Amino acid sequence: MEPDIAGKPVAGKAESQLRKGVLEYCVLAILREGPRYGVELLETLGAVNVMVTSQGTIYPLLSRLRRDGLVETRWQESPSGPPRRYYELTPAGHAALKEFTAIWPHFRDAVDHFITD
Amino acid sequence: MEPDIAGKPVAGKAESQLRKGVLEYCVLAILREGPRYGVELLETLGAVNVMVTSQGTIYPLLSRLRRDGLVETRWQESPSGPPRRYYELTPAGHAALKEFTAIWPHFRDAVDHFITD
DNA sequence: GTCGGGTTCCATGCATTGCACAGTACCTGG
DNA sequence: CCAGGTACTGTGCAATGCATGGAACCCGAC
Repeated sequence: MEPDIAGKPVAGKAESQLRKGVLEYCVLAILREGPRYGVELLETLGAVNVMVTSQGTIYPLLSRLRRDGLVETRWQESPSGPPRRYYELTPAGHAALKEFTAIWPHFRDAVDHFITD
Repeated sequence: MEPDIAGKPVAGKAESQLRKGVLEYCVLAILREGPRYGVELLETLGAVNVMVTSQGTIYPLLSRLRRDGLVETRWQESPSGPPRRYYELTPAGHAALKEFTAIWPHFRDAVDHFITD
């Protein structure tokens, strides 16, 4: 019903495509600092404008991470509302994040090189 | 048959996903400097390691750009081999590239912010 | 002449992924 | 008891990188 965490139109085609393959690692990076649950991740991501996304994106993504063994979860009661599923990095998750942080600078510089010529 | 422009395995999953939504604009950026044909674009992209790709990627991509009116093409004879289709930016192509170069820095900084915390 | 190889182009099909949409379940306040 | 907010889940679609296969053209070797 209500569109999104902030009612924002989530921007255009380019931004949407840019998020592909990066959102996953941003989530892993956030989890590096400790366990988080779904809506909490949405808020942390949404604090940076270009990363605003929706539940329809984050929950399937988290399911994939769990299926691939990059995170594991545990349920915990909430002080107000339904229980929360907390996500936590596995060793495989740490490894995947490390691999990404290694190639990201190369990728970033490559794009800069092409568009700022 | 022969694997690719450099015989490289084209790298892992993360790199492949990173290219999504960026390759298109890198091509537009290259075309900003003048008309190019398919194989020439492959070579220019391949000069930067993380952007190595294949004909199976570049030609469908160029077809989409043409379908969407971001580039237009003209045939020109080759000194050796079949004729070449040269791709050139349209005003719409210039506009799309401009839009991308405007949001890219925000996106880049956002990713840096998350992974280098 | 013709045969093989290099160059250049094109189209089809698949896996991944962001996203819209719809649904379920729990809690609190009136 | 019910309305609204919180939190989680699943299905289906569109966009995109990529593998695969194929067609057309030119040139040099024989």
